[in-house]
Amino acid sequence: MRQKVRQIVDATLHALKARGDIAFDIIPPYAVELPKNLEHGDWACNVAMVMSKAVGRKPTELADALIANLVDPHSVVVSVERAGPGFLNFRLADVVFQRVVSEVLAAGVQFGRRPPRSTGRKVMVEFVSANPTGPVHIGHARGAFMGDAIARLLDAAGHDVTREFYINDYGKQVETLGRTVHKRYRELFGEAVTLAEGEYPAEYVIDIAKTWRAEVGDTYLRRPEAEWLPAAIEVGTRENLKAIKATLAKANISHDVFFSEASLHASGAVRSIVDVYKARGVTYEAAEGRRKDNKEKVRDADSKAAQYADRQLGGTFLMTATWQDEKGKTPLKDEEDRIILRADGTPVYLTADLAYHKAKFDRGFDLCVDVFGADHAGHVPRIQSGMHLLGIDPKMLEFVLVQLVRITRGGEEVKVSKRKGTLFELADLIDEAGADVCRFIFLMKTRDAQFDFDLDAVTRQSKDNPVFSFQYGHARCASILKKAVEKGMPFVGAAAVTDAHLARLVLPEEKMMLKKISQLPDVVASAADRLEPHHVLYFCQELIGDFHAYYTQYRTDPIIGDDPVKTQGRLALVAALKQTLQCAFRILGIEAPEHMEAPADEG
RNA sequence: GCGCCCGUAGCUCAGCUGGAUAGAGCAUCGGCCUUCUAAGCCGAGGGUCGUGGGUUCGAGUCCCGCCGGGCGCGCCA
Repeated sequence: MRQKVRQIVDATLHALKARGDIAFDIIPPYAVELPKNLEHGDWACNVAMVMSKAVGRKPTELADALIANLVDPHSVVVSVERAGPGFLNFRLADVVFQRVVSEVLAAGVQFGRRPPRSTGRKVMVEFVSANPTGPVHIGHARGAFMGDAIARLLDAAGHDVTREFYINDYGKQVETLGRTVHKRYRELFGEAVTLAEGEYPAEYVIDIAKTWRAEVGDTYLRRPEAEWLPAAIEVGTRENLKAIKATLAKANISHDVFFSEASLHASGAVRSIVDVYKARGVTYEAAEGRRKDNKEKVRDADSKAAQYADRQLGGTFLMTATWQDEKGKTPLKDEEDRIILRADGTPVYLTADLAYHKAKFDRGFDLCVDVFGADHAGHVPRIQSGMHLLGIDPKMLEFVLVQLVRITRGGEEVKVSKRKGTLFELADLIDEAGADVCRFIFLMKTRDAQFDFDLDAVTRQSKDNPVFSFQYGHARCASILKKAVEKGMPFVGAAAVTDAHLARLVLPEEKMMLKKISQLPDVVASAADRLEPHHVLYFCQELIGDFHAYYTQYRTDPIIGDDPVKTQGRLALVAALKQTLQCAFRILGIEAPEHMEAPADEG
């Protein structure tokens, strides 16, 4: 529907240009939007204001010229008025609204989506990427749901999407896991053990040790560390990954690829990227990294940097901050060059991550989206710089940083600490609140907003739980269609709906819903573009609110009424709405229930 | 100290990349079930969009300064 208005505006502009009334090269982007105020018509357009400077005419004059010369061969427009500072307020013919029903029903589950893989763009979304040293906990939840929804959204927008999980199965942390597993393993054979600082005290490690014992018996009790450690790491990461995958499945989250960091070391990719950088002349050997602004490091004495200063022995640095382009400018955003090889020649985490991102682009992705928690924000400019230094267009790499979430229960913050073993697992949260509720709460917010996740409100299963009335909108559609069958007036179906049926959709509430329904493709496209799933959620919320109001207001003139033609028209609207919600829910990853039972009244 | 993010109704948050009278949910108060599920609807109250400047036809939205909160600033991953 919006497109029809656009076509008319574009055609009119070109007609005015052809007549020599105005001159322009290209039509700048302008908005065709739903006005909040019904008096402002069905659709409002700001093109006259946007273009007024370019064509050297006052907005109001340009608006008048457009109105006077409107190109509308199919009589889509009933009226158009100039209002305010130069808005064009369009009213469209009822039939344009009614046609939305047919369009939705014809599109079916594809409504709102572009054809699969139709954009020709290969996109990767990397998300969760929780360390395989423990289960997925509540701190991962937001990024997990966000990443999954972004992947669904990009898929709906017609891109070829790969969902990936990067496994940090290399380095000190998994080594610590291996040592903890081995200690717990020895403990199972009666040995008294004490965990060292930094080792993982939580129970799941004991479970892993039990699994290990069941598999290998006492094999690794008296072997040298060089033998038991790799085996302990293997079983530890494997079992943790198994648990991680089980939790994600519970959350309706899936990945296509689990990519191992260790494999990058094994294949030599980590070594080779250092050579690539050296060949490009963007590295140097030094005792410490150069800083962009030449200022001294000013940090708190108890900062980690100061704390670990004695371990910083120099090595090979990558010019993530101080690299200069041909013009002598330093366009990279990092504030300090980063080490990629320690003094002893071993690579650091960043080196592997750079190799990983290079590998992504080598695999042919046009866009890589990384979903990180805000606590990894410092990592972003290094990877960006590193890719820039490989000659990769920075636009091909996007970071979605989700802010941290404060979990509260009984008004108090729930502290989570892997070190202390006080984990709050995502699996437990889902058991307690339900996958859809969790997902909904996390997706309701923009990624930049910090927020408090109130466990009491969510687990109470009461009406302050937003997802229920939301899903009830879909269930109500389903229920009405079912009721129509029971009453002997079943919906004739998408193929049999006639213009005569749809012509009975003339109520302002019906037209409003149809207007909004017609917007789903736009909402999806724009949300995908911005990597912001919450727009789809708020779209649903508005539509559902309209529907509940419509339903209640016309209880005395019900959808299933005495007039069979009108009934069919309204059932078609309900079917189209149900289809719209189903499509939108799928993009969000929320279930669209056919039926919901009202809870028993309390008190 | 430096960098990034946030500050909008009592609470939790939207606000479609600068548009018309700033919205939703929850909470509070008052109404609506012999009808297609009341997990719903209608109505009311509730705002100096943290603050002070600037940019322009027009600012919650863009720029600068301040105030308040969060996160980060490791040769851990």
